[in-house]
Amino acid sequence: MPSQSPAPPPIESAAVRRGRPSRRDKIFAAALRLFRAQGFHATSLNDIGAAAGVAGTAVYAHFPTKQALLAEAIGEGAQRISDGVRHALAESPQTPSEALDALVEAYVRVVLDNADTYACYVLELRNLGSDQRAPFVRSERTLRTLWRKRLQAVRPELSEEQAQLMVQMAIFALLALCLHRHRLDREQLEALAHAQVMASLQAPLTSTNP
Amino acid sequence: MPSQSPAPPPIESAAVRRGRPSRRDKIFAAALRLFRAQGFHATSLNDIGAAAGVAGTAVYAHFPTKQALLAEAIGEGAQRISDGVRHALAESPQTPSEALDALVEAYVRVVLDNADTYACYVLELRNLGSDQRAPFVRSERTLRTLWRKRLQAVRPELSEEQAQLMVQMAIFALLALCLHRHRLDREQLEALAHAQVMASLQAPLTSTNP
DNA sequence: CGTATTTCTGAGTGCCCACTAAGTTACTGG
DNA sequence: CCAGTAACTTAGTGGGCACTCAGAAATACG
Repeated sequence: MPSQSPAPPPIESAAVRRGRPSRRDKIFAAALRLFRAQGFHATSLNDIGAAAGVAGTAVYAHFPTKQALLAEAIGEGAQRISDGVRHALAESPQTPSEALDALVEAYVRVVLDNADTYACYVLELRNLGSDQRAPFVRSERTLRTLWRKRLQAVRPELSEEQAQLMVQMAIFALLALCLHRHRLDREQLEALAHAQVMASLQAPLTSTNP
Repeated sequence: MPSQSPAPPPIESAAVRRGRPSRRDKIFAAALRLFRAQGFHATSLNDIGAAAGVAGTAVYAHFPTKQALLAEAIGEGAQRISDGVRHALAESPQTPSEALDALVEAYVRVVLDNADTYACYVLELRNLGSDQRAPFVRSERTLRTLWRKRLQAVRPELSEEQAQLMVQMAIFALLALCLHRHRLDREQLEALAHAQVMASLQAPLTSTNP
């Protein structure tokens, strides 16, 4: 095990020659698709290479390790979600309810635009070493806290634990869109997901609440 | 009790001696917990043995292969869900809305009672060979169809695809309860999950519907 | 107490994997 | 057209894995 933690970006820049859509992208896309479909450990480098039209070892011309592939995939997912949400935050809405709605709308759009990436981000994070995992875990917690704050602004009666759990359930509901095949067009999908998440977050807690 | 269709029970009966809570149960429980926490491929037989207090190879005195361990875990999950749902179906309710409510209530209770088992049932199914996977996939589809029928009985305006997707989202929302830690007591948990799932299934589809 | 059976152990065995090394092809710039 | 370099290939290498085997404990039973 090489364990190069404090090393500079190892290859990276050399592969991005003249802005051509290099084979690196093809390998990355193939890996992402396979990680989502089979899981990280069930996907070998030969699988990835074959799906990208090269030998398995050709991957090492672009990525130092298999984990680095996953790390980059997850990093891209985290980045896109962060960007999408930040964009939704920029246009400050009037009411708390509108703020929550804008957040959900942005989130749904990002998730649907990056289904494979998002599925890896949620399900395969545990396959990174704890050192590589840490920043993503932190950003994920930040994001969940943001959801929770906006939810509690709309519904002050919710305890922190209740709100937290409702957010997690909503986020996992969106995961279903990334894993299974469906025959709805994008417009319907977006509307349905948005409506269902909003409804779930507005669910009345009729029974025992302290 | 497991559902190996053409093969005779391989070991099984020898281990269940005099009704003692054998070490087999300890191994099975350890495996289930580790599969849920780390995933199937990231869990070695030595991990399982160590967690059960024996050497890794001792597992083979009770289970023929590692996959058989997973298959039994998934089979048990499928069985419990099936039982719970069938029980909810037995007491035929009056209105479609009550029928859906009873289904959700039963499902939530089973999921919370078998968190590890359910998480494996949903997430690790793909790690079985396609021959072993088939019956579970079929029973899962049957179950989802049941959900969908009851949902469509309450909301006839939904297309089959829409209802199917809403059910999948609801099922995945419940998965969140199995994977993350939470500090709510069982009563609150059950109420919150039930309320949120019901609300999500009743979400109005305001925008574009054909 | 002795024997048969079951359970467990520790030392293998072979396979598959991530990863390396060395040589070959493809491409670039001068 | 010819370096020089990046990309790719084939052939390894070491390690970890599921799984086997022979025998040692442990247990059941007469």
